[in-house]
Amino acid sequence: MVKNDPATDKGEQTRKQIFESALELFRERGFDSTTMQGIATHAKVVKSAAYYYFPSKEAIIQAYYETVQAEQERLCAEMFAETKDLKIRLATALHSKFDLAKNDRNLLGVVFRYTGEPEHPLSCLGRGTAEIRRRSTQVFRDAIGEEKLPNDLREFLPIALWALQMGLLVMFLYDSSENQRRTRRMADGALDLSLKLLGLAKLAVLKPIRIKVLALLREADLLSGSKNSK
Amino acid sequence: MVKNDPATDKGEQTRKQIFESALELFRERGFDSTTMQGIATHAKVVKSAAYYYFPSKEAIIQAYYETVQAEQERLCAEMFAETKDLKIRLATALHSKFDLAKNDRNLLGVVFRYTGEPEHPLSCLGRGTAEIRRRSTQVFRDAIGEEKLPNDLREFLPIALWALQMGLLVMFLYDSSENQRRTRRMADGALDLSLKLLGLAKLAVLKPIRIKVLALLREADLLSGSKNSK
DNA sequence: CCGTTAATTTGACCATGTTCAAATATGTCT
DNA sequence: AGACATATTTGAACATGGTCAAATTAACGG
Repeated sequence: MVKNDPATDKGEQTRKQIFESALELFRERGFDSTTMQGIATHAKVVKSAAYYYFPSKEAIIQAYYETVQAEQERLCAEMFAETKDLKIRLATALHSKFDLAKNDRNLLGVVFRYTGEPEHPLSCLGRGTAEIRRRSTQVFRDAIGEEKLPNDLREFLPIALWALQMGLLVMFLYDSSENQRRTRRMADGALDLSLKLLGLAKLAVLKPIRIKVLALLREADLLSGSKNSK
Repeated sequence: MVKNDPATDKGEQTRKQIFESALELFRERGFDSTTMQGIATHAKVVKSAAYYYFPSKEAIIQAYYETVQAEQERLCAEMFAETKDLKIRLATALHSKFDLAKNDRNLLGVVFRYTGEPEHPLSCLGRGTAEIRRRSTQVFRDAIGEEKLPNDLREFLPIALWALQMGLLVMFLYDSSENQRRTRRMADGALDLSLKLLGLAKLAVLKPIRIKVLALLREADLLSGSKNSK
């Protein structure tokens, strides 16, 4: 059995020691060059204790990603209370994750390791990560809030924004410009463009396209409410 | 030293044995449950011989992906000689890779393992895979051929189509519908839409957006010709 | 055919992620 | 307190990806 959530105080303590030792070493030497033995030693436990709390080395990164997610939720909730301006809210949602992770770009890459392996419990698109994905889209749903929107777009937008964020996150990892300026600008530009398009969405020429896009995504099971979803 | 291209006949033979044994076992038991020892034994060589020809287990998958790429180039060249119809040519380019890999979806996922790790030699977006990426976009460039197009779009399209294909490839891996019908339809739909948009691209209202998109991508270094590329 | 060089093959070895059954500590109920 | 259950800790082992220096084999110029 594995303890994501230890039952006792001492257990929680141990888990925290291991988690923090791991992060410290990952940051210092990188993910691959850090050994479980090293982590355990640094946390003053024995190697197999680490496996009592984390099913694998990658799972520690996953746990880290969840702390980032939680922080983002906190930050965004705070900011969303301050302004009703959609653009600002969306920009906050997009940028906050980058802000939180900007010093851990090497760690974050591991989150994508099993992207191409649907059955892997840590696949960032798989079953095992559905919950954190839900939380991630929820942030965008919250950002959109009560904004006046047709129903189909209200459903579509958070998922599209989540996808945008995932894409930008990859770009972020590869971005060698100082402070990831390029990714930041791309985020702003993409947002700007999306909002412009949203404004144009009711345009006559574009209406059939919008219908088509949504139908396509629905059939592809990328939006809920499809006949295929199960 | 590692031999991607053995110097002697016998070497080539050995490499082939190892490669084919590996594929056979991967297909039979999956990537992770297949051991290098098993591959070597099946190929009637010793384990370290496998490492003489392939730097890592994942590198065998990379080699497999290259054979798929080569096949796609052959197939497409053939089809491109048959018709000048842009839509058919692009559909061929998109679908051919799926056709070639449809029985190896579990293998193909490994190609994405280092997506989030820019420095890894097998990162599908990194330096080490630049050449195969170039070949992959070249197929789309060839598909577009002599089609009348503004210069900026001519530069942009192949890259966008390559990105579309990568995205669809991931979807393909997750697609549980029989024969990956959903991904196929998505490909057709996306293509249809892209061509419609291409037709609309000259529309007055959309012109500034098109300019903006291209400028954004150029700044992000996703298109060549940027001041940032080096 | 001989010697030299380069290509290939070999087996022994290592590092490390992961497993597991047993031991110990901790909490809980009576 | 004592007994029982549950949570945690432990150390010993394993499986496997990967390395390496040495041995063997092929290629080639003279």
